[in-house]
Amino acid sequence: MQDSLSQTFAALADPTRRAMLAQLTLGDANISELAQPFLDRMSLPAITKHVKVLEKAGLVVKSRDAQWRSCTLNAEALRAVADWMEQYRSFWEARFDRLDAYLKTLPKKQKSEGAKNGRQRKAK
Amino acid sequence: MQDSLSQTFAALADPTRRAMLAQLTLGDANISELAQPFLDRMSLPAITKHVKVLEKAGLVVKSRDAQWRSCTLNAEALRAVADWMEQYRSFWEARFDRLDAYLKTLPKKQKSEGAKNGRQRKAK
DNA sequence: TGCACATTATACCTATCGGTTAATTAACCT
DNA sequence: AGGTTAATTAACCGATAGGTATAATGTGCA
Repeated sequence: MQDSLSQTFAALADPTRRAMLAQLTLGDANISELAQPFLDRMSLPAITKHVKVLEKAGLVVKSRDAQWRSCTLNAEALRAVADWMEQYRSFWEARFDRLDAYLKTLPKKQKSEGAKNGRQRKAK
Repeated sequence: MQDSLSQTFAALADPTRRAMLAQLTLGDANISELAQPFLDRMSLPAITKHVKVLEKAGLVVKSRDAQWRSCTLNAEALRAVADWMEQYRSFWEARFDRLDAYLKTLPKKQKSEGAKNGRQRKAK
């Protein structure tokens, strides 16, 4: 997996782990608490593994308190994802793809034909 | 993998595939063109597989033109990711992460009793 | 001292991932 | 028809992902 962006994406590519992150937005939680919604579906060691994946990706920080491990959301780790996403935002947010990125930086202006699309080829 | 958000995240969790998406922001490309930067590292069938992953995730649309398959970026598919990310933005964007998280949940402060971790940073 | 509880480690299983080589399909071009 | 090119399929491989059951670790407490 190597690079950390890939690691983060991989960590997010699982509904159980995303649900855990969602729960952590409501506050820290220890393993048992994090596990509770899933215990009808999977075992505790499975939970531990999921948490470890989140931890390695930097999305969660664990601290120990006696026999409990308190997990904290570290949303910082999502910034890299957000930054990566940003380069694509203009491609989905407006109809006039790349032009839109430019227009956003200016006061309202009118759009002249969106086909500014640098993208056709077929030049065979 | 089931859910499409997981599928999208999984598709993005590979540097080769992300590089392909990046190239597609510059314009459509067929398989050979997409493959070109990677052919010293991997074979053409490997490329085909990567493209197929992107296609199944909806990130790329393929159209055929004689023996060529023209690939187009479909950034629409990234919107679901962006929407998901949005719910975490406040957790990394503000300088006062923790405080922000706390403020957002202020209305439901009645759970402070039972839950040992209701939300507070644990005066350790 | 010793039990109960929270969590992790170990060992194992199956399925999927990312890659390979070799063969196949499909279209074009004389 | 035959050859070249673009892309895919098929069969295979080793590594990893996600899960299991069970054993081990570490801490608080009666």
